[in-house]
Amino acid sequence: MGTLEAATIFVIGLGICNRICYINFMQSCRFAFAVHVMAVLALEKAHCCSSSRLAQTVNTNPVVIRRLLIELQEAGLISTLRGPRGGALLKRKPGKVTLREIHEAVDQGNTFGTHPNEPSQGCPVGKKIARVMERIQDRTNRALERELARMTLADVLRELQSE
Amino acid sequence: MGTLEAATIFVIGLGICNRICYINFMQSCRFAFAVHVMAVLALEKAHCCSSSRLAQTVNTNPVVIRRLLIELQEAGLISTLRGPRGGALLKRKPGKVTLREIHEAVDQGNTFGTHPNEPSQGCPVGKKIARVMERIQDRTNRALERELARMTLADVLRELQSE
DNA sequence: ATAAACGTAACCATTTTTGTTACAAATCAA
DNA sequence: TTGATTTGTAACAAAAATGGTTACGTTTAT
Repeated sequence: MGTLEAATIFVIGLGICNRICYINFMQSCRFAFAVHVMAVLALEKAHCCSSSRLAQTVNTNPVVIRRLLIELQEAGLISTLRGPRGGALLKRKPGKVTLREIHEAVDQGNTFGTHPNEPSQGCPVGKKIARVMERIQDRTNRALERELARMTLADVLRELQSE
Repeated sequence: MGTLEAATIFVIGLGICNRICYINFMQSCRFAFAVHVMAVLALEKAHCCSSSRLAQTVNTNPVVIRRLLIELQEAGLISTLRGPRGGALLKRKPGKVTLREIHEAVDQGNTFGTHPNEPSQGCPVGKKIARVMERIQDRTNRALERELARMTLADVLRELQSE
């Protein structure tokens, strides 16, 4: 009896433990996927690259890639072709694509979340905190964008080849 | 024998979980909650503020606040007192607390997530993309921290009063 | 005509996150 | 010392977010 309980707890403990190992990787990986995809397309140059091939190198499902491709397309970074020999193509030279553009294409870009429920309007802080946080958010979002704008896809390719 | 080992692993698992679970995650409102709480404590000055009162103005549960208070405490930003008339107290003047410190206390601060599954090691991009993304991550994280370090709790109070 | 590829909807499983209840430990005051 | 108050913490509920999967219609090159 005592042994059974111990075993049960152990399983729960392991479950939590597994989550810990994943926690560091479990934010949205859309930006990482997008940079990866754009880098592959840049190396392919004029050749179309299908969602299946992209999915293989990223190690995910083709539909996940296709969803990403739609957003990169809407941002004007790539174009896609249907039919046999179809796939995705870079629209600009790698030196003309900033990581900021890739980020904006696939990620909403807020650096932190805000109050899910309206704070107490009776408290002087609660009444006005939302507007203050909004201003902080604007500043941090812009800082992130500035830094991403300083890097291009060409820099990524250079680093990929230099190691 | 097997049971003993199981119990040991369980304890380790839980210990790790409690630390990481409370310190991680990105699109959460923990930073907004923490700034809110710190602003209320700053206005209260020498008066202890209980988790219940803080929970009311933030509009959440006292336990959510207490979990936050533990991290702010570990970061050296506040101290707490148990018992009647207990609660939380700011340890420094608002002008000496940067938003970067609050952010670091409560949020791990990764600006984006990375590949959840290992990319194909057969592809020149898949093989090296992780290290490249790591460097990009470092740069964007630092950019975020720099911007947050330029704002203090005193600035937040000023904005709260100026509107 | 056929096969290959995208576009898209629907759904599942897992993870993440806040919120909630409950209770032990600490502490103050009468 | 006793009782009330508050933190600290475990456990779990509920919902949201996310990636992954299957399926199928549409487009297009050969």
